[in-house]
Amino acid sequence: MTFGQEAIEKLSQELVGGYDLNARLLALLRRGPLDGRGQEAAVAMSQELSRVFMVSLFMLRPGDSSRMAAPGAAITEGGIDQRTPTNDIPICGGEEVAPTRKGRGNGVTGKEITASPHSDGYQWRKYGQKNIQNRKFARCYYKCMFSHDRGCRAKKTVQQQDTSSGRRPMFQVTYVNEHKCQQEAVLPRESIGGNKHTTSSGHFDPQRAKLDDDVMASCLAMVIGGATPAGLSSLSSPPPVVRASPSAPAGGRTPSLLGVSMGLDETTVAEISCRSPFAPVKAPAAPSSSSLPVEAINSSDPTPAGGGLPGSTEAMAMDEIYFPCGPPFSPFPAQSSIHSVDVPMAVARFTDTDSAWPYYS
DNA sequence: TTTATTTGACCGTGT
DNA sequence: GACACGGTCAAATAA
Repeated sequence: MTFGQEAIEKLSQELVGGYDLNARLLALLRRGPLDGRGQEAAVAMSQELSRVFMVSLFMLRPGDSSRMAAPGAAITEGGIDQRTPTNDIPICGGEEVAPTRKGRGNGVTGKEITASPHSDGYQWRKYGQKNIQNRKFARCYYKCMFSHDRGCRAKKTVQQQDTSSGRRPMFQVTYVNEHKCQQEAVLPRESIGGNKHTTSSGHFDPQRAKLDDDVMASCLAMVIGGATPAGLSSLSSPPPVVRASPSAPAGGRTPSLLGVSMGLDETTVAEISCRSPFAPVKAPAAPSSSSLPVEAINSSDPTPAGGGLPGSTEAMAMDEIYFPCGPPFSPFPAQSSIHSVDVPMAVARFTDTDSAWPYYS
């Protein structure tokens, strides 16, 4: 993928626009409690912000360079022109779910037909795959990521229905046992309203918003030109470091949230890494290394090469980053009542260690 | 070295 | 009791 000057300028325009939009949204939120019109405006801004991210991320995708020339053309109302999930996830499943022969069906808490079986807001670990009789595809078995740590017994099976003559195969997901791991507690459902600067009770948190604002400014500056944005000196966390070449953080497979949720090819995903306490963030492949301030990451060096602040061991205030994504990749169940905003969010959840990457289903 | 996925083997249940 | 089949385990493998 080659990035011409024109393409970079377009991307910069998008990102600058997004940054400006975020500043306006922040100002709006800082005024205090929002009335009806204020909420509408905030939601509209958030949606526009999501669109900006969507366009920017899409422009960074490799392949058709024409996207850079006309990124908007590739963006559909629901988000990025959706690839079939088959490009994003290991496909498994069958034509339809046959009634279980054995009496293990007890504990079934729900079933749903979905095009995005891996996006239900929970983290799952695959523990088995089985060819089912008279089924074209195998059935996949998942258990809650916290089945061991928290004794959560939640499981699910995913089976592709053989109505996949179309472009989007559908999957039947069967859930067994309720979650007891409190995953829902860490999922920022309030963020679906487009405002992640709020507490779990829905109140605006200025401190959190400030940090997010700074981080966004930092990321933007790094991507666009390496300049340190004004006010960044007060940033309590170091600026991000952009790696040009795709690589996974030390320690095994690195699940790619974007790869799963936005259809980004794993091999084309570069890594935007924030130094401790920020865990690495998967992001679309960066433009050529010559056009970006590429930093070598040296975990033993507490000072970022780009002049950032030493990594803090304090618990991070911002523990999530939200990526807009189209409905097929929404991590939230369709029946949820949280659809106050049209643009669903994929959520990358951070931990305070670089190595502990959550697998995001 | 760590961690998630794959996959063959094993187990439990229904017929 | 034998068999078939779905569900689960765990070693091997991959990243």
